[in-house]
Amino acid sequence: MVAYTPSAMKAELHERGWRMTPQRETILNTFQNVAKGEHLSAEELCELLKEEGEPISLSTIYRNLKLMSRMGILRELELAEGQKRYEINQPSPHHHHHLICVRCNKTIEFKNDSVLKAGAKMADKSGYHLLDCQLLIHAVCPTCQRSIMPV
Amino acid sequence: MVAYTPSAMKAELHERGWRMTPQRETILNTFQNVAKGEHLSAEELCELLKEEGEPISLSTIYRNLKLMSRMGILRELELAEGQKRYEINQPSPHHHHHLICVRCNKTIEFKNDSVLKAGAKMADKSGYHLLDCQLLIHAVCPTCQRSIMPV
DNA sequence: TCAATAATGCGAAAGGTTCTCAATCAATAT
DNA sequence: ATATTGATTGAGAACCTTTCGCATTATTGA
Repeated sequence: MVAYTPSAMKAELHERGWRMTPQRETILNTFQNVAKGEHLSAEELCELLKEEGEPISLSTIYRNLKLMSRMGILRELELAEGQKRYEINQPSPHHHHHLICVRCNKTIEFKNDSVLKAGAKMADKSGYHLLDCQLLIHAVCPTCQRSIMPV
Repeated sequence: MVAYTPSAMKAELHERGWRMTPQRETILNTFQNVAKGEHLSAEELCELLKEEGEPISLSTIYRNLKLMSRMGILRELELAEGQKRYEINQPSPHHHHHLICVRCNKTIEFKNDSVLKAGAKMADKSGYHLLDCQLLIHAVCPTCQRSIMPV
């Protein structure tokens, strides 16, 4: 889990016979410049890039979100229902986890280095190459506990 | 996170003005009897129940998987791509986490009480009512590290 | 036993994601 | 610098899991 530069990404792509493209660099830069704690869906990223005058097709966005997640550059999050969201995968001091209300989707981010270390240790012990480690807590927030709502 | 009996589930449903049904009891029993570490998708559960001569419609299965997850009876897992899987939500000694290879989806289950405690503490501190706490590790397994494969 | 209304089952619809394929472009060899 | 190879892109169709609408059925409380 390292912070990627375009050239580091390029080098790693080349190791596998793949190519760096302007679209990939744009996506990388966008995630690095987006406000901390903001997660984008494929659709939202597509809209954002269109607004900024560097449109990329939705197909390409989907392909590269998956590629970059599997390279460990992005984290794939399943926070709200129905769509995946992505954020840059930052190293330890900025690494965080998510506490999510299953009713209203209110999400709290929190840090916990010992959890990260436990995950890294587990991956290492099993010979796995770590890409991402996230503690996912599903819960009911104080507001939703008080309201009588469907489920 | 407690182990539910049909009558405990019924009591909790009644608290909110809802009802126990034969379908809900069947689903609860099925998850409690399925081999440990086995996660079922909605489709698989539907097939399994059909084979066992107690068919339940797919709509009802979807509705109740969501309901039971939000009650904390089931855990909703996003292990492989494309579909959610469910398992019974067991208390501490049996509670476990998942280490997943992003390429071949090979999954290792492991226990870590301190991670569970850290999650429970975080939920409590924020006033959230804990339903599920899962450490999700995305990684590349030893076999896939050696193979030159797409992503 | 009856009334109220939650839950089911069926099929249709939705919505996110993947696929297909021709055109384009990055990287390498010439 | 140019040509060549094949990875990547873009557009839209297709796919597939999940949700929705609604008539019917069944649970609960009186």
